[in-house]
Amino acid sequence: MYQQRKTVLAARATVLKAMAHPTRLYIIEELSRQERSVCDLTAQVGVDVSTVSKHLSVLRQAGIVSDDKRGNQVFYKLRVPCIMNFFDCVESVLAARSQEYAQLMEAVRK
Amino acid sequence: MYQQRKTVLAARATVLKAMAHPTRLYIIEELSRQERSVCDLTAQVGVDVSTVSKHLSVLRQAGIVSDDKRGNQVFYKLRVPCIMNFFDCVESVLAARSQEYAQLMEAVRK
DNA sequence: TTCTTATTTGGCTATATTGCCAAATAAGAA
DNA sequence: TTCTTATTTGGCAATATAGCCAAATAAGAA
Repeated sequence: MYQQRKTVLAARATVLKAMAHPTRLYIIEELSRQERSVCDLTAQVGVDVSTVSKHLSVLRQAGIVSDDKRGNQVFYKLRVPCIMNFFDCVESVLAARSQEYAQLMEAVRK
Repeated sequence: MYQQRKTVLAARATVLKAMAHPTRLYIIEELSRQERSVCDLTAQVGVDVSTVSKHLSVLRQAGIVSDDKRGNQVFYKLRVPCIMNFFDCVESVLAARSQEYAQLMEAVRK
């Protein structure tokens, strides 16, 4: 594997890794509907505000969200809406997985 | 955030997390072209065969690849080709990110 | 100014991940 | 059978991640 190829793959992995957390997926979905302040998101998610802030920092550094300070609040919005298109495919992975699981369970019963 | 919602998001995160590694992205791309044995992939990737085997295990458990044992070799193939569609979007995230970086650098120079 | 609210950052612990080596397992070949 | 090849598994050390609390910072309000 050549060095240049490695760099590209590492960059892609960073974006995927930034998405790969339940709370961050929740935030992404929420921001796909409308921009939100850290405070709003914290109330919805139900973890410490410092944790939400750090999750937002991960998403911002990955280039997935952008922030906009207005008054003493910071509003975040989804920068790349195409991300939402991916979930259909992810669901098909999950469907294939659970189908396999169901078949396995049926085989075990016999 | 309700419990059921959490479960769905955690399942999605598992799939994304399984993708979120340079070597595994390489494997996914390679398998999108043709099925490959562990041995083939190891030669291409250039890490220990046990490491490749563990990466494949992560992808299999996530439902992204499936395996097929023939003789003393195990062939892996991509189970969900729609995954490849996502990379265009990931590239757009990276493009936005590096554009921002370029603009920042320009601003610093002034 | 002081007080309040919103957000970020530092520090800590617990947990998860990565990648190697060595060993175990499996399938053929000799 | 023994030898070779292919793959997986267990164990370990190094590193990364997640979440909390406390403290720092920033913007308004009183």
